[in-house]
Amino acid sequence: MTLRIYNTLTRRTEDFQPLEPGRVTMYVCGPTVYGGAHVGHGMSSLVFDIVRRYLVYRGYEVRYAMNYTDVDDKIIQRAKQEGEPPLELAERYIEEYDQQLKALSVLPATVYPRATAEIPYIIDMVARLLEDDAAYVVDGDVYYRVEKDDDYGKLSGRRLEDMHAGARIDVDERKEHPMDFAVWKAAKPGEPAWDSPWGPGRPGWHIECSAMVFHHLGQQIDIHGGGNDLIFPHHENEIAQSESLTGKPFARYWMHNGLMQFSGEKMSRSLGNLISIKAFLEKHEPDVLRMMVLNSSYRHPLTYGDEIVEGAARGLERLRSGLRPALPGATGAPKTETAALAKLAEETRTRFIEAMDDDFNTAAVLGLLFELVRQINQVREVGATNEQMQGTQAVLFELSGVLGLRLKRQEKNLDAGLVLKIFDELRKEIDAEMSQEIRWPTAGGENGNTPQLIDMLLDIRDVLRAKKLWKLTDQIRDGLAKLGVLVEDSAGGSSWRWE
RNA sequence: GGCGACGUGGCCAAGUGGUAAGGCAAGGGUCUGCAAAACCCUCACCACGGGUUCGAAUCCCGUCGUCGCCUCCA
Repeated sequence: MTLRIYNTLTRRTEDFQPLEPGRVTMYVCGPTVYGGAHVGHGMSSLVFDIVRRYLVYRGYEVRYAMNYTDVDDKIIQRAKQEGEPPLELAERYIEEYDQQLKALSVLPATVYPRATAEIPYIIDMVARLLEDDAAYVVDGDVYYRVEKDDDYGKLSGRRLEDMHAGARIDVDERKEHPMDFAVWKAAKPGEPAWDSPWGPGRPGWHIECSAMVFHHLGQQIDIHGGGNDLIFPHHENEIAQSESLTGKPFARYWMHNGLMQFSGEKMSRSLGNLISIKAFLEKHEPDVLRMMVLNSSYRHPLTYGDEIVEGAARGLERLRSGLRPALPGATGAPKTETAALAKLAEETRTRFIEAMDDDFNTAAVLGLLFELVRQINQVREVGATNEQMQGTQAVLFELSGVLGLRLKRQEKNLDAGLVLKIFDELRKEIDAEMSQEIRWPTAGGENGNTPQLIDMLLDIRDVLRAKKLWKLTDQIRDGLAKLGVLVEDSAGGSSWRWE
């Protein structure tokens, strides 16, 4: 079986074959850091995180670079407004994005190059483009000459003539062709600038990516990714300038994710219709966004909305239900049931790989995992023990992990004092006689251990339940619910989990 | 105007020639003091109109609609 990837360059799904067997080089365009990131950026990072994780799962050694564009017009403009040095502003947002990626459990890239750290390489490339006559200098700017490139437009499927006709922007008369793009921009007074043979300036947007790829990954890479809004002109231009220099195909597989839609159009900072990652994470746990991404296909647009977020959150909860322990008092499920379960687990692993190999069909994969969850829960219902379920649960956990889902609920740091308050309230309501039957927390004993205190509270609750003292029973459950602890009763006893 | 993607049940969505996975929501049931969870059951003539085929959500043509790119953008 081979992994198959849809390649924007050929518009076909192709067998994946890296340049070097067993090793993959992968470059993804990261954000321009002139402001906070929104969930669309998160989506893109998640898509390629999933790709990367799966490649690793399939045994590849992956060298992964994600860049930060830390100098450009928007950063300069924003910095001026805020009265902050542009590079400091960029640095601030890079740190913020790093944090957010970590929160979203995006694995760290092998390298995080940034434009400003690549200036010597960029200058060298511009110089070589000029030598080759592939670029020309005008007033300190350097432009790439698109007409010199006979296959310009091959990625986006455009012809220069067509674009000429539809050019919407004012044409810069100094350029030989309207589509010529800057590889070096002369600095205006007060702008960040680096010395170059053409005068002080900074890199054009596209050249930095080529330089970073060459420098960190090599002249040819296996996978180049980004949002599909980057196909033209950004990636087209990267190809043009890179291949002019090397004469070799720049990237073998071009992968583009669909864009996040919000309020009927794409979410973007320039349109201002965005949900920031920060705002999202204040309301939802990180894996909810990952679930949204997994439930759709990465190449298609993903619409952001309350109902969809809610659905993703519930789905995540459902996956977790498969990992729950045996019911209290479980005595074992019939062999036929557990044998069928073990068989399904193995089939699921096989089908998981088939689906992921098919251009990362994560939505189909989720379907497989939900099916597995249902079967696990089924055997649990008929009394399976932890031993009987653990093999299958391990498969569920493993495959979810390949998708980057953690499933294990995060332990909360709940102040033990808040739990002790519930004990205090109970004491007031329970008479001396009954109090004898109850084990109360002792000072210096369990006091600091919140989970242990909750367990004790449930023990007390069991005593109360046996006596059918529902008011007190519910008081405990409600009290814990307010602290984010969910109590669930079943025939064999009660259990609790973090909400 | 040019290039491209898409239109599957209330919502998300898989499926690209053999009579529709899965999740959420909804309704019914089991369990249960109540609640929650879990389990079981129910819920689609695949935008529309033609065509090809023994057979189409899946291929072809047309219509309508939505979105992206052509300007900075994940």
